[in-house]
Amino acid sequence: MYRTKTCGELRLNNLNEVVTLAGWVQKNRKMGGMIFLDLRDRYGITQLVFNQEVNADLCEKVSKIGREWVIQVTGSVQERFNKNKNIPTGDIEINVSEMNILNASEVPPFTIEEDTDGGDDLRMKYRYLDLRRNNVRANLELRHKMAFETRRYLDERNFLEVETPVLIGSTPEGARDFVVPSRMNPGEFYALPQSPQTFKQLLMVSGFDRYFQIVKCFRDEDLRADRQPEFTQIDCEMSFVQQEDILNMFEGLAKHLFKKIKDIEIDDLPRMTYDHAMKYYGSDKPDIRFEMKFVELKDLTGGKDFAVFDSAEYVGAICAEGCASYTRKQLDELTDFVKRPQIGAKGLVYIRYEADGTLKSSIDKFYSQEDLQKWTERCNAKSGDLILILCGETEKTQKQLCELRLEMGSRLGLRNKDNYKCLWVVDFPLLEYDEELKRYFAKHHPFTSPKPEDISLLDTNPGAVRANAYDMVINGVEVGGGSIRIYDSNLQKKMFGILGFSEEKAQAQFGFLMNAFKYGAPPHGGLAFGLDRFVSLFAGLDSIRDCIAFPKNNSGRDVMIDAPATIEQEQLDELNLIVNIKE
RNA sequence: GGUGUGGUAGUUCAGUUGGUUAGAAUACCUGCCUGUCACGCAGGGGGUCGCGGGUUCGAGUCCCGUCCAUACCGCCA
Repeated sequence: MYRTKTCGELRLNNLNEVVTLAGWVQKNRKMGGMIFLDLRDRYGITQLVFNQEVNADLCEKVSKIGREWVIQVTGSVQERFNKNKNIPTGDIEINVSEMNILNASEVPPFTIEEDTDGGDDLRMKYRYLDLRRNNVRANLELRHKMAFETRRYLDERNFLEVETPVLIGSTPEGARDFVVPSRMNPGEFYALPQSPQTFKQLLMVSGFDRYFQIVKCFRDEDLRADRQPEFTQIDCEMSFVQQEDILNMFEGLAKHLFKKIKDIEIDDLPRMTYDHAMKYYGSDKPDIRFEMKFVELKDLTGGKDFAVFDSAEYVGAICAEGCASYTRKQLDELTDFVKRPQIGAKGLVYIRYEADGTLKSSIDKFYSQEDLQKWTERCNAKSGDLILILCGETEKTQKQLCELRLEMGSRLGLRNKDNYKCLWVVDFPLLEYDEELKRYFAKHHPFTSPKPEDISLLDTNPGAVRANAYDMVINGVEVGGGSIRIYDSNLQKKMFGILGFSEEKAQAQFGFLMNAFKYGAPPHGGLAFGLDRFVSLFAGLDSIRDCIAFPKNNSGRDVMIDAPATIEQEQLDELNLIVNIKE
């Protein structure tokens, strides 16, 4: 047996026990005739003590040991002279009588500490060392617990975890597919699933009733802090349900996770329509930890010769409480913020509601105090507040105002990571019109069902049709989403038609699904949570990379194993592939 | 594909108006130290200033190109 105890469990009540520990050397403190050595494993750190007077040979051996060597020690548990209140094992130490060096270690390229001196780059290259650090390991432990509690919750409710294939066929809709050449079928390719969507629907046709799977999904798109090319979904589907049943079931899962993992009781999730979210927050994933809702001012701004507002389709404001004291410099910063190309506003208009009740704005030339008074009333502003106004084309401006709102929320400290506010956004539009390609695309996916009362609009005004689709949003992060599916093969056929699929193409791509629907498909629906996002939200992380054991970098590379990489000509030949890199 | 930021010691960073031998902290090595726990003290080694080109008497510093990293936009049903 390599060890009888871990490095995290010994306490005063173990006094005088003879124990064997194994682990990594965190630090070696030589005090002349004494050596203190911190031994680390997954569970904690235990101090080892060696005394020259007791065993000089051992001390000689220990003095040569460096950071991250793997050793095994046997000794007795003793109470410390000087206790360390910072660690759980700080009351005791091991008086070592025997030591084995199990493996030496080179000096690691960065320190294995919570506040490491290593940058992201280096830590990713040596991820196996990075994972030794407490905080990174804690993130993976959290991930495990969340996956485990998810399985427990769903299992208790009769959900079956069923594995679906990873080598499937490519589909043109949605994100770009990762493809895998088939050796046995020259010139043909598998695709990796962007989600197990069609398979889980087929499982419903098969009568599985309640399915889930914690499953890797793949999308070949550019990465972000919250987007990896391979990511994990908690994928779920249920039969004989309506939207409310699904919302309640998975609201329950969210509550279960908050309670079990963070011991937080969260309120019932409010439901907000997509239209409402866009109108008041400019986003389909509003951060409702703070109000600062949009106020439309267009009808109050006209006829005063201010061409910028007069020519704008939309004039919208937010009211930042207590910010009337913002300096010129701060206002300039905000103006620069909204004018950044990523946001793209032309400018920013402000009104300060001064302490004496007067209104000071950047457009005093055009508007009287009475005019501005009407605006501030509509904004529910009080003295000391600052009103920020953007204008332009409606959708664009709402998006810009959304960014400004989030920025102000951050500046005002209203986006505390430990404050969780969840909601459902419902009634998404079914379709989105692509101006360039002059056709409709499914906003969610092509299997999403329209709201029954909107079905008649499919022929007359497809863009106005609302879907039985919903997203769960926590603190402005879309953690999950789903829909009630189409289960009628004729309606599905019609949907493909609207999406511009020819009969043949629909048959070729999704014939199996439409055929299946002919054999008694139950009404069904489901959703999928992004596990990575959920975990990073719980851990308060800015990037999902920190809760993934071996993530890809910004260019989709694994810098540790150096993938992707070229392959041997032999391999290419076997796969009937010719590489043709364009200039 | 685009925009911003960054690339200097093992590591994290500083480096002024272009000017002497490129610094600090930490890590590492050596010695001292019997109660440390961010141990302490003394000493030491360690640099292709991402790469290529240009301007200049002189470039870490200025210019052009390029590569890499990163955040965001496009993209992500």
